[in-house]
Amino acid sequence: MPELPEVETIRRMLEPAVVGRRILGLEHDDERKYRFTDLAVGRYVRAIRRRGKFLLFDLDDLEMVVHLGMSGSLRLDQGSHTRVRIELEGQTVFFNDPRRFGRLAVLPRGDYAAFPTLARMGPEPLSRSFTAAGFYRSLQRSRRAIKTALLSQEPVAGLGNIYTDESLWLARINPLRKSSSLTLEEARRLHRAIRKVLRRALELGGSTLGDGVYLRPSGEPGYFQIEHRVYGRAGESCPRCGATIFKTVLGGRSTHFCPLCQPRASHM
DNA sequence: GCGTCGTCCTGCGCGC
DNA sequence: TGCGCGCAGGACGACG
Repeated sequence: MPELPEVETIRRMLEPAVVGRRILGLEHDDERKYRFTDLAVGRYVRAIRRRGKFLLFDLDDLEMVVHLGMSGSLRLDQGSHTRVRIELEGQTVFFNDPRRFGRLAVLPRGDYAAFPTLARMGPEPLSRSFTAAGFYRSLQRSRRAIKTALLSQEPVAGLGNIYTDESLWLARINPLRKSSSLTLEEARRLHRAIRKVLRRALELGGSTLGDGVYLRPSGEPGYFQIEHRVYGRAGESCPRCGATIFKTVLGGRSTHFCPLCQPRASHM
């Protein structure tokens, strides 16, 4: 499932191939999921940005917003399960999405009413605007479980199920703890952990799971899954303390943690 | 206003 | 071997 490192890897590949080219046509197979696509035709791609897990194509006064869902990718070769085909001058971009959770819409720039998560999104985790103090204040405002709060994209952008589990493990914080119960020291630890995990994942080109759905634009898999410490490792030993990694369901998401070094009690 | 839960969708793995 | 079921999950909208 593409999270920040996977989406950023795709953005970096697309940028030199697409920026400066004019869109000649845009075909797709579902009006409900891919909206106002005709508006993009004839416009130039001025830049490709990323906010959290969203890709934003600048088309002068318009913006093409793409969310890859859990199985989507943008590629320069066709691959399988193509849902949208973007024809540019001298280049074609394929939006492949086996499970059809992805979305694409062409909108006036900055008008994110159709994407409330994007409108409310917190700071980019690898930018200077993501500070430990601001993160702590944001966590204080919510009584949800810390994992649920992180998945909302409000305290910080770009985390999905894999990197929340990995970051919480690294920071030794139980995913079921109430967001507002974290101390300033714990928020600092989590802030550091999120940045460390995402930087490393980005270096390795993201995570490619057994389903092989996500591949780097080069066709290679990412390699961060080799360094997953808890995600997908229920029943195995915690690499830090040796206790058995536990799996539960939180907010409908599989959630992996070490019950010994990520205890419910906050005194750690 | 906040939090929770159901829905969308399809490929894959497992059990019989 | 082949079938059918259950699981995976990000974001949105409905509901309490």
